[in-house]
Amino acid sequence: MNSSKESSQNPMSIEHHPADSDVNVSADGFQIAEDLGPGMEQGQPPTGSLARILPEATLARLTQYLRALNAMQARGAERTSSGVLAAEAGVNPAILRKDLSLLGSYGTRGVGYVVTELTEHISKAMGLMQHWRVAIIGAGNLGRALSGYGGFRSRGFEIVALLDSAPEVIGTAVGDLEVQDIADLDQILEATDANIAVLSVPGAAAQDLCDKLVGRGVRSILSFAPVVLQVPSGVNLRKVDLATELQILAYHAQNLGS
Amino acid sequence: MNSSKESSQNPMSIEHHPADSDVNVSADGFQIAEDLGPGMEQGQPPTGSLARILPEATLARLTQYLRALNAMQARGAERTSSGVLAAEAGVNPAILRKDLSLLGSYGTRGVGYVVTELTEHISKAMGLMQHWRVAIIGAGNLGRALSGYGGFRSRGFEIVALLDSAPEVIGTAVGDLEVQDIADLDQILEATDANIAVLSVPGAAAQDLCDKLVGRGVRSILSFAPVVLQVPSGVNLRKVDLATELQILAYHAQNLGS
DNA sequence: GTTTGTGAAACAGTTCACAGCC
DNA sequence: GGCTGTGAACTGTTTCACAAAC
Repeated sequence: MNSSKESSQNPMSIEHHPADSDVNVSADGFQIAEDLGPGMEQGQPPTGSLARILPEATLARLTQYLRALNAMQARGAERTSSGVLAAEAGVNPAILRKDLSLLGSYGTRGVGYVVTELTEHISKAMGLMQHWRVAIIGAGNLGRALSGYGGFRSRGFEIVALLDSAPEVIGTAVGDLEVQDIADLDQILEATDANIAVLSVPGAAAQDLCDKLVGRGVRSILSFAPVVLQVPSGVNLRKVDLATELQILAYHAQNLGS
Repeated sequence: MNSSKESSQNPMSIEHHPADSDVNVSADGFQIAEDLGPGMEQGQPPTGSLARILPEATLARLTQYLRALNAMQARGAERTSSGVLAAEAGVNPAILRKDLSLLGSYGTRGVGYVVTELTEHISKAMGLMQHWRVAIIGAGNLGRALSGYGGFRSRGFEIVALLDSAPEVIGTAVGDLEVQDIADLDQILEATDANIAVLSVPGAAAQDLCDKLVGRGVRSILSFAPVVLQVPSGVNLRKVDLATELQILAYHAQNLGS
């Protein structure tokens, strides 16, 4: 049991890539450009700075813990335990403790965790204490929806620009942003100092724009384009593909559901 | 590599209430309702029917292979090899061969794979040869965008209904669909015989709607609501949460990027 | 008594490397 | 010679179970 109460966020929508040609298949999956570089050794010296390397699986769960903690805070809970938090996040208590122990020892044996403290430690570990400036490339349905997505703003992610190449879209207002010309990418990135880019453009245009972004110094990109993008070492790329999700669901439906 | 993930809310912000904007929220990450049920044994008898159990990670990659194969077919390639296909899909050739070998032996040593054949085998294994009827619950920005997403239609997924509860939205046209009243869920599900539901509603309404859907026999649900949903055994649930993706990106940006 | 933090065990997924076949 | 299919090694992840701390 548990409930979920939580606040809601804003709407957003998905876009559709007219794409050029294809039929499209899609896929998703996710992947981090894990290239530390061809020649770099991958063992991180223990000395690192403060940043500890967190397993990918742990990162995904940490975001869930944050959400659950938020819900708890919203309903006034001050403390929680691995059992309660795990149930709310839908995971096993042991893995939750192991995940948290990777961040440090912030719990009290026999008692549990203080909600606010834990929230802060996780946020800090995940880099959410800083302000991220996001540029959305592509003002199609998805781009527009994302730009109005409250969940981003309320979380340290500020949408600083919304770009497109279509003349009929440039200059139009979307929420409190005005769609700007992608031809001015350079100046816009410089003026806004965006450090994350969201690519919501047709697959055919994605690689080219991705290259431009990387060339302008953007090192973190979240792509919705249904294509595999090549990025050089040191650039973080994540992909989200809706069609993939439906396909995987179809597989399970075929096998276990009916 | 996946388990479940999902997103959280903002660490530092307090929550506000859902405004009126209807539907949706988002976030991504994904998860399979791995609940085979508290009391069910999870080991699938090897006898299964035709369906072989494919690892979750393999499923995610298969969708990528399908996409790459599609692109190849579009440009006229008749044959391919694990090396080429893997490069195009962005994976290691060995894992690609291992993935494909789980479906059967459809390649020819010294030669490679026939594009059309491989496409068909993968599609069949993933359940994409049948026609899926999808009902979208929540006609907010996300719901509307999804209903127009060409990638679904072109792949065996037909959107058969778009529902909402807001009076001002019911009856309006979205593409070639008309938004219907969620109060008529029963009749609509029966009339359309939808076998997959997409939940693009606010988090607060998600669990309730999810229960209703399950009660009406829907066994496969793709949720965009930023909450952990509880579903009974035998129901497939996948979650997509955008905020999660940005948060994970922020972590990597903080550590390796800049 | 309760709950954390964590080694050790179990499990899962990926890469290597090569035998077998074309 | 080239490429698939796959056992074996490896790497990563989850679960178990319990000692330490309150």
